[in-house]
Amino acid sequence: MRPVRHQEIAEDLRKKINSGEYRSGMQLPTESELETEYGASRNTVRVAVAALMNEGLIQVNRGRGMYVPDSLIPFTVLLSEEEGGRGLRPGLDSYRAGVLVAGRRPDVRNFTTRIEYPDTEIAGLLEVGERDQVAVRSSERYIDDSPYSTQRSYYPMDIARGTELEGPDKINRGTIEVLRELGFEQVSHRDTVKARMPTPEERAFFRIGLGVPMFVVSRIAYSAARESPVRLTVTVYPADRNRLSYDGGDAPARRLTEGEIPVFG
Amino acid sequence: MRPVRHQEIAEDLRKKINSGEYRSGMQLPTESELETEYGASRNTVRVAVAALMNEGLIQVNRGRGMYVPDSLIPFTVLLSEEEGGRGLRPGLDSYRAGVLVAGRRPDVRNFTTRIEYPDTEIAGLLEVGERDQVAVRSSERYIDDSPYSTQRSYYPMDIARGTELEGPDKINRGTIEVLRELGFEQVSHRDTVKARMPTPEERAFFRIGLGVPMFVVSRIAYSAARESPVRLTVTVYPADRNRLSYDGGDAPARRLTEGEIPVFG
DNA sequence: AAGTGGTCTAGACCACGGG
DNA sequence: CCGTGGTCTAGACCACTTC
Repeated sequence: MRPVRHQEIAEDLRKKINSGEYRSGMQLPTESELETEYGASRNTVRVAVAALMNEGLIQVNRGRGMYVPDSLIPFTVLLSEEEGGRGLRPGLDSYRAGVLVAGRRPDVRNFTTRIEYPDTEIAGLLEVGERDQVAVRSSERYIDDSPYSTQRSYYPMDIARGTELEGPDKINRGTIEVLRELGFEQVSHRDTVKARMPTPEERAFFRIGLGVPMFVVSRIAYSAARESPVRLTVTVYPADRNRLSYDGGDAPARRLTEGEIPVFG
Repeated sequence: MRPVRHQEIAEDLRKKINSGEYRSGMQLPTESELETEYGASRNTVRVAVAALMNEGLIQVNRGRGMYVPDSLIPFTVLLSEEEGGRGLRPGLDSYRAGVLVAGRRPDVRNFTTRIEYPDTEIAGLLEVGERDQVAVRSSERYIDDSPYSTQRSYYPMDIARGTELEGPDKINRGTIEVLRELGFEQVSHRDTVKARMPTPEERAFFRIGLGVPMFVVSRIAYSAARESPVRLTVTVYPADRNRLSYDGGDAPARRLTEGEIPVFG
C-alpha cells in the first residue's frame, strides 16, 4: 500500500501525542510549521489535522492554535443506585440530591411541558398507541453552570391527565415521588444505552469539539400497579466528561479515582 | 452571523436526509453534481460532505458514490442477565450460548494469552500493584463472520498462576465457571461504560465509517472469597449496531422490536 | 473507458485572539 | 497590529468500481 501523505502526517502526530511528546494542554505546531516540517501543502496538513480532531485527540481554537485537550474530570453517572437511597436528601429528586452530595451546584433550566403525539419509537417503548397523547417534560441540566445533560420524560396521558405531571412547573420533590402519590410506585426499570455523534445543536449547547460522542440513555420505568410502563425518560450526555456505572449483585463500595465525581442519573 | 457556504450545503443535505427526501440506501448526488447545484468549488462541497460523514449521516464508497446508510439491525447487549440463566446452554460461556439462542453463529478468533505488568488504570481497577503481574486473555468475537467485539480480560496472577487462565487455550465452558472451580464464584460486578471515537485500527477491523463511536464496557467482577476483584473485562463494541441494556429491579420480559437481536455481553 | 471519490497543490481573502 | 486557524477557488493526477 503506497503511503498517503496526510495519513503519514496524522500517524506521526498521533504517535507524538500518545507517546507523551505532546502532553495534555500543550500547543501543537501551527499549520504553517507543519507545512514546512512535513513538506506538504496547507490543505494536506489540514486533512491530517481534521482526522485527529475527529478522533478527539486534538482541539483547535481559531486564532490561538491547536492543543492536546486537557483531560476532563470525569463524572460517573450512577445508574443502578436505589432511588432515595444512600443518604440522599429526602424531598429532592435524585439528580439534584446527588449533585449536592458531590459538593457541586445543580441547576435545571429551560424547563418545558408539552402534550403531543408520540413518534413510532416513543410509542413502542411506552407501549401506547401512536394516536394516544403523551405528556412530555423537557429540561436542560447544569452542574456548576456548565451544561451537563438534556432530559425528556414521557408519560402516558391516562396517568398524567389532571396531575402536576402535565403542568408547567418544575417538581422539586421529584416525579418519582409524584408517581408514587398517584399509586404508581416505581418498582423496576430497563435502561437502553446508545452512543452517537452529536447534532450541530448539541455541539453548540454542550460546547464540545469534533470527535466527542453522546450517550443516549433511555429508561423505561415500571410499576406493580400497571403492566405497561409508567414513564420513559431519555437523557443525553456528552461522553467526554461522563461515564456510566451499573452495579450487578451487591458490589462493594465505590473506590473513587482522583478527581472522579459521582452523580446520579 | 454571515452564512458560510459549506455549512449551508451541509445543513441543506441534512434536511433532505432527515426529511426522508434521501432515504436509507439511496445515493446522493455526486460531488460534481453538488458543485453545480450549489455553485461551489469541489473542496467546499467536500468539506460539507465530511461534516455529514462525521455525524454518521452519510457513507461514502470510493468509486461508487455517497449513500444514506442502511439502518443496521441492532444487537441489544444484555448486561444484567444472570450468568447461566434463561435457558442458556450449560457448559458454554454466555456470549456463545446467547448468540446461539438468537439463532446466529458465534466465533472467537485470534485468541491470545499474555502475562504483563498492568498500566496505572488497569492496576487501579483490579486493585493490584503496578509491579504485580496480571494474566491477560484477548480475543476477537464475531457473529455470522462479522466482527462484533474485542475483549480483554485481566486476572491477578495470584489467582491465575498455574491454572488454565494463564494457559494458551480457549476455555469453552467459560472463565466464570473456571473461577468458580477455583473457589472464586462471581457474586457481583460493577460495569463502567465509556464512549469514544475508534482508532484507525478499530475502524479497519470493524469496517465502520467515520462518525461511528465505540462503546467501552469495563466489568469488574467480585467474589465473596476475596475483597479485591477477581477479574476485569474490557469489551469494545461499535455503537452503530449495538445498544446496551441494563435491567433494574424485576423488569418485565423483553418485548423485541422488529429485527432486534438480543445477545449477551 | 467512463465515472466516482481520494489526494494534493498554490494561492487568496476572512475572522478571531491577543499583544 | 500580527499570527492563528477558517473559507474558498481552480486545477491536476490517482485509485477504485462498474460496464
